Amino acid sequence: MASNRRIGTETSETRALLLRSAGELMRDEGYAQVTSRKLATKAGLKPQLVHYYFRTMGDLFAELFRQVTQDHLRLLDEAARSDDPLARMFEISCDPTNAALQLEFLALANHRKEMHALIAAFGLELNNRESAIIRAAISARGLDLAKATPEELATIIQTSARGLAFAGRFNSERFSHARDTVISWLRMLAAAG
Amino acid sequence: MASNRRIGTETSETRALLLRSAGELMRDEGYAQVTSRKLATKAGLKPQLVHYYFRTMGDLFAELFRQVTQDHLRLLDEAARSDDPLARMFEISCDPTNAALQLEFLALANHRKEMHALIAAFGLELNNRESAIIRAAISARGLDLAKATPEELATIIQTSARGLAFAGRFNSERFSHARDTVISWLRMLAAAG
Amino acid sequence: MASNRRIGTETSETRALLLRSAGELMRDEGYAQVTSRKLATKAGLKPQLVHYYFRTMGDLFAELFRQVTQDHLRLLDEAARSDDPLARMFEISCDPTNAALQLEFLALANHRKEMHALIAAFGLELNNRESAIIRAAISARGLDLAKATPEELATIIQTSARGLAFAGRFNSERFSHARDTVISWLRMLAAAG
Amino acid sequence: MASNRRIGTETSETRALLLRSAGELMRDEGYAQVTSRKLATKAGLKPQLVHYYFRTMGDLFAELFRQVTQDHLRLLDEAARSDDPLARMFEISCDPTNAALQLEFLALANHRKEMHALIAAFGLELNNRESAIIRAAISARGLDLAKATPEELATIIQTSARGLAFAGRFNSERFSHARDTVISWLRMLAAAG
DNA sequence: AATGAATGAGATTTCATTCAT
DNA sequence: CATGAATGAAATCTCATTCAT
Repeated sequence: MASNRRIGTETSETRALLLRSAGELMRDEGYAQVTSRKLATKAGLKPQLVHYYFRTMGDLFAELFRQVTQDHLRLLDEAARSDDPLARMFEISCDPTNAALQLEFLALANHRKEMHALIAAFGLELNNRESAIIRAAISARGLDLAKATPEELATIIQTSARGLAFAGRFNSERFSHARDTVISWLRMLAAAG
Repeated sequence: MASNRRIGTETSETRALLLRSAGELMRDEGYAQVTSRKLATKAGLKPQLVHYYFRTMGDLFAELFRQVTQDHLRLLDEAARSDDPLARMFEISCDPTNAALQLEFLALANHRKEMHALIAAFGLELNNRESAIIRAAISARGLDLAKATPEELATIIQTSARGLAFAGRFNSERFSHARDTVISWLRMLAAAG
Repeated sequence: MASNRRIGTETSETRALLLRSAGELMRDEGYAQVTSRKLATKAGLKPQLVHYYFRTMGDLFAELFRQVTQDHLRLLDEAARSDDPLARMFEISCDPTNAALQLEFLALANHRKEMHALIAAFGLELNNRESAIIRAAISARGLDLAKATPEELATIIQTSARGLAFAGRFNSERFSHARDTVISWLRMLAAAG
Repeated sequence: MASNRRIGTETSETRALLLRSAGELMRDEGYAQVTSRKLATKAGLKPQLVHYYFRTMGDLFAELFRQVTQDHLRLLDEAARSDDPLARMFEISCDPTNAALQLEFLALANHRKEMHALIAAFGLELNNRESAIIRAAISARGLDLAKATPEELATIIQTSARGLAFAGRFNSERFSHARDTVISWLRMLAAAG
């Protein structure tokens, strides 16, 4: 009996298993495949257990997001204390496991408006911590681009642009500053030619 | 003659309307909202008409992708002939309308494996054309990053990293080169501090 | 303009093609696969042409049945004039092509009550002609057939043959042995006459 | 545990009701009428319950086939222990209820290729058991059956019986005479032993 | 003689969720 | 804790048929 509201303990083994399986499913098959049925099958449980532990699928996604982002921030803190904070920081974001999951969350947010605030908040927090690392690590100065081929530059510019554009949907101000900066770099590059 | 594949003419007004509406729906609500029902409602048509013109939703997505990417490539050609090709090129990719749609297609590809090949092919074609523009516009040389704040750098690095990571799922070779390049820049930045 | 009712000439090439394709489709894939779409695809025509020539799918099935049964009766007449009428008659019914189609029509009749009368009429006509062949070929003996009328024998031979033919689609070896055995019996019967 | 295959218990009342109704519907209206909708209506249930218990229509048909064939084999075992095994065996196959259903399954197999193996396996098993009954009941004589093995006789009797049973749905009088004739032959065969 | 367009109907299947036990 | 049963909603797709041209 007890409360009908919050069922399932936070510390349950099964609950952890469900979250883990949901993450894998989302990464590998896309967020649209994370249904109570598919998730239960993957975890070897009954579909209703998903609702037992999370009540709605929205709750599940929110909890998974919280967990994943906290892991990311913890890794970032470790990077800040490492020998090579900048590169380590970039590597963390480059982890395809991580990136794929974050991208799925971006797409999911289009589908579930409740996720919007969560993602925006995490984006800000992430940017704040990364800025701190950059500020600590460098005093901005010249950069030798000689080693980059045009193909690599193209890739970098393209992915960065797409990322900036998409990120702009969540934090438009910071996005447009970054965007202007990159554009001014490119103008300089061309002018210096 | 008479394939049972594509029913409904390529030139139909209704067909064009469906594609236009599908694009908007995908951009605004996410790919998961592009269902025959929702699409028909938006276009003021009956759901079966979607299947009349595209038979399956997969066909619809494929056709929409083809259209969107061809528009993108056409804009890129115009940029190549403009006064400021590099910046123009970046701006095109920064167009949130465009970027959001492309990101939805990336997420969609996780859900519909048939889209994988289409996206990979477009990614290569895009990179080839952008490289040509870069090659023509600059002979790579130094770049003054002085004007970028740490916050902006963070944003740029983060979005770029995520974008690279995700793009790596489609073209892993080119991705890893670009990734290594950015990492070496960051190492230099830090070392030069 | 003319009449809206009977469209499409009886002698049309296209009409014949549709009937031929419908027969093959029904034999190979089952009556439930004979839809205007699948039929049109198979024939390399547009689905609406089916309705142009037959108005309803029921009309198409009825016409196909008429054609198939008339072919069967014609073959039976040839058998009656052959050297070995009894065995020849059994062989005709054993033809798996034929049997499969007739079985599909039996199953179809369950689905389309309009076919009932057609099938019953053909069954009687078939039995009458086969009885005539039996009556002409043997004066019952051996096997103590005294108690069986030619009509009954016809029924027994016919149903057995059709059953053997159809069963042969699943276990072809055992079927062909049984078929040969029945044929040898019928030869003996006729020879003993 | 927790397969996502079979949801709903094997022993459920509702499940049994669905199978019973599906059998009746198939017998009376043809396999093509066994849709989740029609079946649910007949059983006074919601269409989704069909999928709750059988997931796909294919699973439903497979299960129904299993049940029907096991009933048939059980009856055959009883026949083997009866006073007049041969005639009893033929009568079982002549049961129009049974025959109609088996014929529907034959037709269904054309539509659902997954059923092929099931039907072929049952055909063999049936033939083996019938051969055993024949072998036990007669040492071939009269009618010069020397050349026919019990397996062949089993095939002939079975297919003939099924054919007679099915034909009886269209011309019941002639069918019952032919049926009685075959039964009297089989009694003679056994008596002559 | 043929076809592009359209649509009402319905089949199959999947989902999230609830509820009683 | 967990699960069997059930259901409203909706997604995808197919069909037969009509109609205007």
